[in-house]
Amino acid sequence: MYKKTMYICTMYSKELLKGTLKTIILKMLSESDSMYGYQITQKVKEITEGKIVLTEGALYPALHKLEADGLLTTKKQTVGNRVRKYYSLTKTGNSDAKEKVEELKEFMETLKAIINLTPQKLAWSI
Amino acid sequence: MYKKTMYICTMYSKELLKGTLKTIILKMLSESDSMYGYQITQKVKEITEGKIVLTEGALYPALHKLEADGLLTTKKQTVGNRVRKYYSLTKTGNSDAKEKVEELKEFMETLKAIINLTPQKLAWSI
DNA sequence: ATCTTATGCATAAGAAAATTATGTAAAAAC
DNA sequence: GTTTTTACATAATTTTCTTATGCATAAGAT
Repeated sequence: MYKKTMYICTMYSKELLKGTLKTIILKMLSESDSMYGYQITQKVKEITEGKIVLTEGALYPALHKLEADGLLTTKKQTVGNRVRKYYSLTKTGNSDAKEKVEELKEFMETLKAIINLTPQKLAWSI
Repeated sequence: MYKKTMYICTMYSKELLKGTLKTIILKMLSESDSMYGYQITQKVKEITEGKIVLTEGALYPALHKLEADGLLTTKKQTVGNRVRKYYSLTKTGNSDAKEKVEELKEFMETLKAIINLTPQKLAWSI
């Protein structure tokens, strides 16, 4: 019998995270030579002070997809008696990463236009 | 025979929009007495300069869900020969709207921590 | 010593939330 | 009079995640 520790405890309704996972992965990898899956979850958790916690069930399939799409390459490395799978960006992956991050920035700017809406601003057009 | 005009043309990969729809709806309604579905799509398009375009297939089910959950109430109004369905926030809906918007703001702040990451910052912990 | 937690990968079942497509119908614009 | 816009709605499908399951080694606690 085995026990699995809980790994979900973001302070946000997780819905918001949807659609941002791949961008997060690509950004993380674009700031490092290479990282392995578990390491990515830990770094993201650390950087966001525990506010964003990637789940394995989402992370690994996403990594596999990105690799299949040619954005990532892998290198296996044995540490002690265990195998780590290091991911790094391909050339395509690198430019895609920049694109996706830019897109996310712009999207966040656009969202602000709605979030910072006041009745006055809305009234102009009603 | 009828023809349906295309209504999808956001400048963003639509993925990013996922999870933000309800928050957007609630925010729009919190800045207005009441709005009807089509009006919401038009206002959002206008405010975001065409960058965010809500689709009917997503909007209406979301509105129905929010109503079923007690966040919205509806009033039907006949204009000419057609019926408009005006939505407005309930008391619960109002506080929920504030909550969701706050959550989105905080989430965006957290995302920034990742997006603005530099190799130096990441290196601290690698 | 042994039990638990942490590390490290992976995949499958199910849910949630969207896209896409379809449908109706009146009003306005051309 | 034909097309576009306004205005609703729902169903089929896809995408993307959560949740659960599974295996296995290493480290830390008791």
